[in-house]
Amino acid sequence: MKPRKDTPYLDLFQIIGLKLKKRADESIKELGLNAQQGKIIDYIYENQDKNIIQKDLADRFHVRGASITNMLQGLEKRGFIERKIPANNERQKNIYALPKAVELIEDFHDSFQSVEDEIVQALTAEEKQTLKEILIKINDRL
Amino acid sequence: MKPRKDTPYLDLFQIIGLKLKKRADESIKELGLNAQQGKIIDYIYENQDKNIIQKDLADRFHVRGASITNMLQGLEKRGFIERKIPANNERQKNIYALPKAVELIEDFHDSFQSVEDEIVQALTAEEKQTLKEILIKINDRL
DNA sequence: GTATAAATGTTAGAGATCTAACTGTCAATA
DNA sequence: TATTGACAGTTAGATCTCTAACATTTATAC
Repeated sequence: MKPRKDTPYLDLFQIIGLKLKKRADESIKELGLNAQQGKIIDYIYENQDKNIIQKDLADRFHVRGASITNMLQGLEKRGFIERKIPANNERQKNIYALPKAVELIEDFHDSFQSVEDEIVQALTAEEKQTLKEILIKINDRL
Repeated sequence: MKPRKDTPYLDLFQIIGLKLKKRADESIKELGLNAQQGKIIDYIYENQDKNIIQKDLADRFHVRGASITNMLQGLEKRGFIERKIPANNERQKNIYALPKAVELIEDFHDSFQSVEDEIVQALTAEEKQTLKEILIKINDRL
């Protein structure tokens, strides 16, 4: 058998990422949103006093500006958020969570927390700590 | 400041997964394919003596059967693979890599290997080993 | 042996993300 | 201050994945 080139880390990250996305989507589905929408609404709610603009969301969630435009237009049409052009810069739009979204924040947290627990449930305290350090190191250098 | 519920593992896995997907897509783009297509062609090439069917691909890559249908139709139209209905079961289709795909296998390996190296480059041998064990444990239980 | 259920794959339509081209606004500079 | 370039966001069109409904073939049960 010839020495096969192998990419276990790439494969594991991709598969785990897919599984987590499906779990998170599933656990939030009953609220009529997907996991990405929930994460974004949560982030908007937590940061709306900081005059966040769409570009901040694109950076935080590692998606393109066009995707944020599309996503926020949907959330705005459905009454979860509003966008206001600030007085000092007409290029930008500040994002705010509306009551319909704020109502759901606690449910989002519960859903995401349950997925988070699934990830680490089989790990010892030491393994959890080590994993977090390594993931942060990888993320920082990627 | 109230105690915020936090999901560092979920967030890190999602962000790292996204970054890796983009790196892999980028490193394979010049071949006219995306990372997922490269991974699938590689898997087909390595396993075509085992009579793999579309369902096997759906299971291995954690996507729906409909997505595999769509993906393989594209690869077949472009001459990378062929699908043959086996004599013993007319429901199924066996998948084979064509020369146009086989030519690219080594390039795929190089591309994926370079992303793989990026993931672990900042880790010690011990950290790499620990990480792999933990990822496998998480993946098995997810 | 026939009826029913399971397995495999396809199609149609929806949703999310991307790239590339574009508009409008602000900043830098010559 | 007029021009040029950078910045923020939008649009159009492409690609990928999904769900749901469907067709066909094979397996199971009565």
